[in-house]
Amino acid sequence: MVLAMKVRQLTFRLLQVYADVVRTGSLTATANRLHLTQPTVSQQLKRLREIVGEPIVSHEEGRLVPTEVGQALYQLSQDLLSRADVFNQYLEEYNRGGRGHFSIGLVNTAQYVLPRLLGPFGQANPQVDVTVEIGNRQQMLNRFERHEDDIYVFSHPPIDDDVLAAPFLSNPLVVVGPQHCRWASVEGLNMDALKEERFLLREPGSATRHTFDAWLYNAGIELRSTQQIASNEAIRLAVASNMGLAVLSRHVVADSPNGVQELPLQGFPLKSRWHFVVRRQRRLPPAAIRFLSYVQGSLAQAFDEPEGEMAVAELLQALEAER
Amino acid sequence: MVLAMKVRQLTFRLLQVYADVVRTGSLTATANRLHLTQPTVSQQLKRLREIVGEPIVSHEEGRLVPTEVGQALYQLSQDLLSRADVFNQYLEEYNRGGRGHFSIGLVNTAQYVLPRLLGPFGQANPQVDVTVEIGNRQQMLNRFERHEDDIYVFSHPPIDDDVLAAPFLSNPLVVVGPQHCRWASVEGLNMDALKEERFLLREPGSATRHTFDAWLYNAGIELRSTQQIASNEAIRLAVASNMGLAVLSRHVVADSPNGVQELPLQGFPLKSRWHFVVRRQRRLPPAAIRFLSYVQGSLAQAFDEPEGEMAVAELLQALEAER
DNA sequence: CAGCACCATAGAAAATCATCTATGACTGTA
DNA sequence: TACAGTCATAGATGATTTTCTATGGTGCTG
Repeated sequence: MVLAMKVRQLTFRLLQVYADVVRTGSLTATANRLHLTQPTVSQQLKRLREIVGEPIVSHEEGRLVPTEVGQALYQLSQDLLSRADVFNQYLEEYNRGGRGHFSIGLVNTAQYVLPRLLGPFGQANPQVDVTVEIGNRQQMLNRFERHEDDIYVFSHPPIDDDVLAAPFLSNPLVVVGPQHCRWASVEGLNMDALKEERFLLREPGSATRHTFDAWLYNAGIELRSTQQIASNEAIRLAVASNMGLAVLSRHVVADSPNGVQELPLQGFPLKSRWHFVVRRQRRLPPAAIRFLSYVQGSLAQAFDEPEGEMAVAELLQALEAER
Repeated sequence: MVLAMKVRQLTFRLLQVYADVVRTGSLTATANRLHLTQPTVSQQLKRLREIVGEPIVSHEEGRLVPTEVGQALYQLSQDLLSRADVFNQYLEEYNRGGRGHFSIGLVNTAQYVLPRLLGPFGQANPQVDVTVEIGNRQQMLNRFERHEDDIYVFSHPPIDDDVLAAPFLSNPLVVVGPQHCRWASVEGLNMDALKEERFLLREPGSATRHTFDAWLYNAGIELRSTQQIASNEAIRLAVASNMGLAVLSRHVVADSPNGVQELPLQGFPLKSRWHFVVRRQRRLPPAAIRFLSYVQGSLAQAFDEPEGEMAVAELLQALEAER
């Protein structure tokens, strides 16, 4: 005995037809139901019998009844078809974006804001699994170069034809000092006055540092004393402990300004905006699309940034067009 | 969105190939393993992707890695293939006769003997499900006409070109009387002496009755007093209760002769034999074949009937040839 | 940068499939 | 027995599949 059944030739179509024949007990009925002719069904059945290598139905009093093997085959058919169907449902849900996975790469500072979008999105889409990568600007650029994530958030998107960027949220950089800082109440405070202060700065790879550096350069100012700390949070604590002043995203201090306050420095806040950044060429997982759509529909309400909605809508359109 | 996946076109072959690709992570490797060329595999994969409607693999550092959808598809493949495999194993077992069902129709008297074959067979083949039908000769003939069972046991098989019959066991008919019957010790006892006795007879449809009637007819004897009882067991009890004599298969009284004894009537026992009867044209379930094979191998030992083995062997050969 | 290992695509031929129409065979009922 | 309903078979046809060879692109690796 070789192989009992020629599995390789087995088609789901055949199983579908067979299952219906068993259910109706009639070739003609199945033919009608499936919009085929009776001989077609007859032939399909014959072929299935050949594949199985055994008779699968027999005529009993004008009805087609599955043989013993036929019964087992019917069960198999039901089983396989329903499993295929489950997969199908998964696929549909996946395509709808309600299920699946995507990854988003955040520049450090953005982690103070994105949870406010990712959180509700995750609530609404519990089957979606989001990987959040966090790093400073340089690290994110590296990941971006290697196409490691689906979406990135930068305040200064890399420039490339392949890049689509949607500025969705303003990211004002402010100068902060300790709670009872003497500068807090100075009118018309300017940088010259602060030149002697020690500034706690993020590392050079970070966007905040980069923006501040650029501003200093333009203003022709050189700081006397600086200290480098690679974490917004650590910087905030250090400021609160009177170790110096710092330039931080207002979002970093907005939620819980314990121990620090924004200083009314002229020219500040420095304006910058976060962008959603994706590659044109990359086909985003439907879940990522769904996230962006979600964001697009909630920015105005959540952050009062209607222009952000516009930008994200444009990005989505561009992605759509890219397909 | 129409249908997520074109299920109808899905083939097990495609799933087999795909599963192997995922396992090896290489088209070339799969091509070799499945004795195909690399472009073939490549194309199959492409087709599968079209059926699913989503990319299913992606290149990662020189390896083919399933995408998220691909992973789900791989699981599906494994699942479906292994289920098909289980069915395959069932099929093989079914073909081997170690699993499945058959029905056997027994003439009443044979029920005293067949358990001695069916019992051990059932022990050895617990997955085989046997339906035993029992009736008198006429009832069994009706079933036989309607092709209702796979195997029959008759002492006088119906004659037909379509019929294959193997005499497998002698069925001696003996005259029995009550335990302390006065005829028991009579030398050279003959029928004339018993003419005045009442005879308890099976109903006309039965084979035992038929055989005895024929013998009486040949011997030119007419019985004075008879009573008809449609059950061997009831007849035996009646005989034990001194209600008369009877002709029964020796097998009926052999096991537990409580209350009755065989009478040494000249010309007795009448010789007859049970036959396995099958129709040439009917394809027996493998389990039925296996039963006959089993019988063929155990008659000599169980009943000391080596000729029966021969006859059954011939029947099996004839069936084989019929295919 | 030449070579190698791998994958994708094109092109082609043979096999198989999915269907249809037409027709024959069987079965049970009027 | 004739009719109606149901299934099987034959023959035909276009679509799809399977599979090959040849060839081109890409990305490591020495």
